[in-house]
Amino acid sequence: MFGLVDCTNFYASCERVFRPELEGRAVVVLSNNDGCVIARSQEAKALGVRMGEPYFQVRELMERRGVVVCSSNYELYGDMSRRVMWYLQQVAPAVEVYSIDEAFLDLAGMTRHFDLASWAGDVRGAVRQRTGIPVCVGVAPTKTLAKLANRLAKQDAHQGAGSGVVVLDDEQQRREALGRVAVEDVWGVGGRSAAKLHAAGVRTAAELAGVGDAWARKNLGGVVGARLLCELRGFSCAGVVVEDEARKSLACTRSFGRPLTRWEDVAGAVATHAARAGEKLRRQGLAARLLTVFVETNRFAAAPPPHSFSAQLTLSGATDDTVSLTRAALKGLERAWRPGRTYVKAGVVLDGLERAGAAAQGTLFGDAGGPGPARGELMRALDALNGRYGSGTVRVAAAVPGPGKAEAWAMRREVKSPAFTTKWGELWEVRC
DNA sequence: TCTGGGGTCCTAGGACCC
DNA sequence: TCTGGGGTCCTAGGACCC
Repeated sequence: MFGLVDCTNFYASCERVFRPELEGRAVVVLSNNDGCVIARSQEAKALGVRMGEPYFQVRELMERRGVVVCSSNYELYGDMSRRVMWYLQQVAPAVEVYSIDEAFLDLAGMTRHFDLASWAGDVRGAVRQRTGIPVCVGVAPTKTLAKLANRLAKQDAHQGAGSGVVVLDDEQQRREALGRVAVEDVWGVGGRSAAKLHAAGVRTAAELAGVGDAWARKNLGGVVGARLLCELRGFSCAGVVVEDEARKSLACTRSFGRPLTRWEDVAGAVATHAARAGEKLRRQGLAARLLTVFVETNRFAAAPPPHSFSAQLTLSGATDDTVSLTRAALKGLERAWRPGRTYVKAGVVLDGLERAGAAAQGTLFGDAGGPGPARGELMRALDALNGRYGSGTVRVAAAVPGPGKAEAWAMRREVKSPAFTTKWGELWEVRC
């Protein structure tokens, strides 16, 4: 059996933990650059604020209705997520941290020793008590069905019914559950597939489970569709993946605070992303063999259509060195760069990840041009300084704007809450 | 004026290799 | 007249997830 624990309205709930006056009020959290709505409290959902909606389109409505608006504060959400996941790891045999607010639990063998419904209820209560974050739990024989059970648990909770836990452990429960879920709400069915399914007259998860295998293979992405059907029918096709060793790629990408046309500005952003990517690698003990740089023009503009340009480079051996990564990134940018365009976004993506230092396969001519051991020391010093005095305190020169200039690429964040749990200067204050 | 960021998996064509 | 089979690397894009 699999469990799926999902935090309710996670970012909005995080904001509430340290600002209890927000309890009962409509709260939304915005994406970077205060661009889109990416999280909503139940009250905000009830007002009709949609997920992913551009902020500038709903700003007025929200001001009128007294909605509390927060810029995203990933430092806070990341730390709250770690607390939730840590607790789950204490109580479940194996945990897959599926996203910042969700985890799959491997409950194999537990059926014999526990009543899963009451066990899941206890977990739910404990997470709430220890972290302040509300969660729902779905339990079922496959991951896809556990997701579906979780959705039902949430649905019931919103209607003031149920315990926040749904367990599907026999055939009849499975059938009933499938009948209650619309096909577009099944995990793995996106907009495109939903349209095809509707056109074919398939409305519910139950009907989807009954379509022919050949049809699914043809219309739902080949083997992906076939697996989806299996899982809905109760045959597990995917296990719990415990740790991050399986990570295949890592990216740092950002929209600019405003559109950019000058090479120096975009290069500054790319160098900044490369440095952040290096930090992420070192924190996770990884090194990369491939680096991709991309830049994008405004995809919402009427013309011209092509909006993304990229270049991929093979690094000389796997590296986690910021200087090497930055050099490669700027070389990639030279290749991807089309002059005369207006860019709104840039990113650095690292692939071919391996454990740093493991095997350390060099090139034919050795790593004469590559960084030596002293550079490892330099990176450790860099990380230590930035950890202590704030990120960006020490940077490669390419990531620093010219003297007296501001970072042209800096993002907008007008209404950010404090880093309540990770910065001494921003801790909660208690007045007596 | 203003439209996120970080992932996974799959497909496909061209260049090049043996 | 007739033109193999099996790879890698690169670029690009589609579809899905949170």
